Amino acid sequence: METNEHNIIFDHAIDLEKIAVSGQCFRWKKLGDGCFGIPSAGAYTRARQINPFVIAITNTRYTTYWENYFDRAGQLYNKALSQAEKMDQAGDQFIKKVLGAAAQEVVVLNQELWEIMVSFMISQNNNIPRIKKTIDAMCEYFGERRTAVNGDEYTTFPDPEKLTDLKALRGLQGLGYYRGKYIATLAQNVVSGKVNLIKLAAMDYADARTYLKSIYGIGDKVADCICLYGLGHKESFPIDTWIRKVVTDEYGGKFPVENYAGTAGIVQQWIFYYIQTRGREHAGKI
DNA sequence: ATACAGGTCTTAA
DNA sequence: TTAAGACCTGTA
Repeated sequence: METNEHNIIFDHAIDLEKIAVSGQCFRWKKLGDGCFGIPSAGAYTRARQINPFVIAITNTRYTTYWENYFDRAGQLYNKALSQAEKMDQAGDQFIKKVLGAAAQEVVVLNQELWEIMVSFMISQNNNIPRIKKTIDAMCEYFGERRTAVNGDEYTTFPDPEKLTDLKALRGLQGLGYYRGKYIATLAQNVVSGKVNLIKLAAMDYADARTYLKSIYGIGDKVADCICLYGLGHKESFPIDTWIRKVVTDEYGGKFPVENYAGTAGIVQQWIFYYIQTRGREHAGKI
């Protein structure tokens, strides 16, 4: 069933297919015809690519929400690209390959803080297929089933109140005992007010990172992911096992974040997309 | 069977 | 401050 659509227009090229496999959104569903079903917290839209600068969404009631979700007004992409091109011209062979794959068509989405916190707690010491399966099971069991205006069925991401029961969480496919413990504890602390997400959202990157790391189950990597994907701190540069290998093999152990002032997280996302799709040989894998 | 996944915690030097 | 081990579990 087709309803009307709203176009979101970017000032730089983007690619929904690339965003979908860039490892930041675990709940996107490919629906065919280049169309994606996209839940976010309790909201939902379809999105499809019109041309490199334009996507169309079906949720025409909350266009402002979705324009922010896709970081439409983000001012850092052209800056990040020129910084990367400068490194390319200076002889950085790895970033040359990343740009050669047009990885700069990946944007860093602005996703819901609570959903990102739980999702990236689940991501630790885990693999992407299982992360997706576990999050889907979590939404199915603890979230709500809804029908979007265009007729699509989707599930909402469960509120903190729903995730306080460790015994119930233990029933989820592949969550694992220690991740379940982290989530139940965090959910309890959010409900009681001991962890304050409003305050967290108002902090700058350094303070947010410190606050997050004080939470049981959140270390350097997950804290940086939450900063980047859930709080919009584009200077955050999460270092996971894949990025670590790139940094070791291609950059002699230290990534030159100083050459990507304010944009390191965006470049990290481009690199991660590149590794996930065709660059694993550079990270020691096929 | 053993190793690995978008790591973090605990404990010990 | 850094280093080694343990840790839930599905997949290859």
